[in-house]
Amino acid sequence: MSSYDPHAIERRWQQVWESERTWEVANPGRHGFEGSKPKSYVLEMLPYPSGEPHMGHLKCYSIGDAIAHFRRRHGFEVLHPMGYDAFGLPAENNAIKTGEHPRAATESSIEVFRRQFRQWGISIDWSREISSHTPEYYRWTQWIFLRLFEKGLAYRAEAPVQWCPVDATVLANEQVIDGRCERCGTPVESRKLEQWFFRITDYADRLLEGFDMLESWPEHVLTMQRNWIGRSEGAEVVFSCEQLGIDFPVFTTRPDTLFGATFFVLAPEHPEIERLVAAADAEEAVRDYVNQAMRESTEERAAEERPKTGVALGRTVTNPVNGEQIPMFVSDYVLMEYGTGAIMAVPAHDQRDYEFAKAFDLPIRQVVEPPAGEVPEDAAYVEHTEGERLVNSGPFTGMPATEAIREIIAWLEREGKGKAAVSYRLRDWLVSRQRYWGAPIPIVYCEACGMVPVPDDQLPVELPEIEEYAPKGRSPLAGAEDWVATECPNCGGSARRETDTMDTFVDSSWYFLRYLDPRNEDEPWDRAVADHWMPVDQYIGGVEHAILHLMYARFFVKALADMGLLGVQEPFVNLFAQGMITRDGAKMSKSKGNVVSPADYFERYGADSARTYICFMGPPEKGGDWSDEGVEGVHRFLSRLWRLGEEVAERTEDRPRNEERGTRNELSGHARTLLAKAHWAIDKVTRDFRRGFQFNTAIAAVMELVNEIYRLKDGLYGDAEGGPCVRLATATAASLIFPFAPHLGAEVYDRLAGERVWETPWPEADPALLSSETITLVVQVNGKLRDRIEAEVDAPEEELIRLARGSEKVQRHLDGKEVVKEVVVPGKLVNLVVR
RNA sequence: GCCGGAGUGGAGGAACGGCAGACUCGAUUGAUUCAAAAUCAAUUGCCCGAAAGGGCGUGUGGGUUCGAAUCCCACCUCCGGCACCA
Repeated sequence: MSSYDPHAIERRWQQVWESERTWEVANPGRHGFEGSKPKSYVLEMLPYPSGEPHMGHLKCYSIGDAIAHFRRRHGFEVLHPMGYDAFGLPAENNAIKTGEHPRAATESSIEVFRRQFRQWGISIDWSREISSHTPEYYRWTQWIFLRLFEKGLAYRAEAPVQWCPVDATVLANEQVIDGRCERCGTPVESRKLEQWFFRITDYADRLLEGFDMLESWPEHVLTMQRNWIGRSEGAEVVFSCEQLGIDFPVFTTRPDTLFGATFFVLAPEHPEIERLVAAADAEEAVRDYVNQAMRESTEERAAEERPKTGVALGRTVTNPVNGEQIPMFVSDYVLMEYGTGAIMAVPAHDQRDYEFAKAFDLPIRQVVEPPAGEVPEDAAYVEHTEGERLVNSGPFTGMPATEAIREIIAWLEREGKGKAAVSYRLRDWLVSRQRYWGAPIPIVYCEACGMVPVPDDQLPVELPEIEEYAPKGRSPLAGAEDWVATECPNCGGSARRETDTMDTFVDSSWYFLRYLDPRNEDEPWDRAVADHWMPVDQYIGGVEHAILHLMYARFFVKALADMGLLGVQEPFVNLFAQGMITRDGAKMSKSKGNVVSPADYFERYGADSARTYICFMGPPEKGGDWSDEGVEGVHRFLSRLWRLGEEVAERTEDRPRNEERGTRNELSGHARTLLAKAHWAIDKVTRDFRRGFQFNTAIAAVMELVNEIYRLKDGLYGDAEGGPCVRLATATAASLIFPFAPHLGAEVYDRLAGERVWETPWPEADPALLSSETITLVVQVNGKLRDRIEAEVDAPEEELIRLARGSEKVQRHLDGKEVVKEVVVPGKLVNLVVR
């Protein structure tokens, strides 16, 4: 007997799909798509092409493909495209090391990805393939940049930025992990530079409100985004330094503690420090302190358990609520990036202020009293609970704290000394990079006209060819003199190009829109086409993008919608975040030497086995440890199904015909048992898909079905009604495994049913076969299982109790005791409570 | 510190108020084979027992319930995110 040959089978079906362009879908109103089917946009996060695909890619695309197949067979027109996020640092660092052009390295990697995706049999509409490094694509990235620029959402500003000394580039806040560069691990430094920003903070509230428009996002992703945005409500209160005539607004979430402010602290970067200490006694000491703070790395400054340091400025400000003069300090525990870079310090009710007050021997004045009157020793009282009342707070003394917050804000507003305010942790998105391998920022600087956007009809601003990729504190593009020197689009005078490129997150913030209309040369997408396909119905990707990519893409979509370019407010209504694949319990990495690549397994077992295994390992949203034995087990199962298909094709004559489907209920014995199992599996797999893609249990159900067929088949082959049942059950197993193992599913289904499984509707479970005439009645005594009894499905309660009491095993436990209660769960269980 | 998530056999996991351990791996045994691989069949939570059967079992302690892995409270451990954010 021949054996399961995945390579031959997979090649064969891949050729069919390739030559018939099975997975391509047309846009409405163009080439004959009538729009009769509802649409479904199934999208996996696009890969960053570096080297070859890894297990995380396999998992992501296996999950997405299963969903795409499931939806197609439910009558949806499924858009399932693929592309490459091709700009970025790894290709450029490789270029610096080897001299190989980043384009060459990237494109050869894309070739590997493309080939493997085909070998995996992922059902992709290849006619829509895109890559972010092509001028055809980044032309529109630049075009969107210009639209944001026009709306004031892209701006240039000098700002303290996080600088990676090794990569010699600026990093976004999001790319700094524990004070270190996300890519190379070097401690990040603070520098002041002119940089480009996107004004994402304008959208902070809408990014929060947008959560309500989503259907299904993992709770932890929403929480992470919410925390990242970090919205705090409170008040802005103005403290004045009358001596010098400077106003210092501060942000506080606790205006109820204003009477407890006993000193005032500025961040070392605060722009007014110079003026405050000029020619004063403290000048030297303050300058030393500020310089040292600036030199220290972000990591050092944020170190835990760091004692509070600072220097008195020798100046005071006035507390607006009580007119007190309170001393000013500079300290590095105040951050310039949050709030106003200045704080009112309330040591009695803020732990940091408390520590500072202790270190500098400053007064600590309690102004809020807990309901029980207990205040912690050696710490600030920071609770914020019901029943708190104000003390030592002038006219507000005795007022409940929650009410005091409102009243004090109202008072401040009346007096013109403050107002209700909201502050965010979120900062504007720093998008410029002093690197080569990215989309050039389409701006020129003209001596006469200043900053001038490149006109749309001159896009794309193509990336020039250069010799030296290594950044030296400025963009490598600055070395391309011929390219930098240009003409001002405005006045025709001499001008110089912006030499920074865009963060790659910009490229990936809109790619899902370009898939919709990838060959459009007049605009990034046709609005009507976008209206048809958007939003993405199901997005799939790793949790590592839970904050950055998803938030940036949401911001883009909202901004584009505001410009009238899109009709949706949220790009991804459903998100599935897959867990990470590990090996021997650890993240796979070259340095650990525990990397296994999908390609190794296709050699040995074929794509179907690897894909099915990765979906079977455990719930897909959780991580999983890759096990060679595990793949083998799944491979055994698929082989078993294939052999079954061969045997059934030979030993049964008929294809399951439609008329047989009407006769199921007259079936009896094993034939009915088998068919019932098939319908149980249909029901189970379908429910598991709907219940958050519980693929592990769905695949287990198909395994159970196959096991049942093996158990019963030999007794049914000779039988006039049994044979077709075996055939039908086996074809059903093939049909149900198809979303995970598409080649094998197609092969076995074709062999048994003579049809293309992807063209047949998803099977429906027959309710008549899901229920049976008898049930297994579980009998408990005092909640403990004592017996199982076969009973009629519709037996009345009294009958069930009679059966339960009649059981010999049950009797033994009732002996000499009194039954005080009988609990009956119809169709399931009887519990006898005895004493 | 704050915010999430999770603790179940030798392993991955299933069940998510009603039969704990589906399915898979691993292990053991048998059939087949000259032999091995592959395949097929059987056993496999722990303890007592020859068996029938019984007892104990879902991180720990308590609670709710006729009944709890599942719900509630407290605690322990692990994983992830954020963290001097005023």
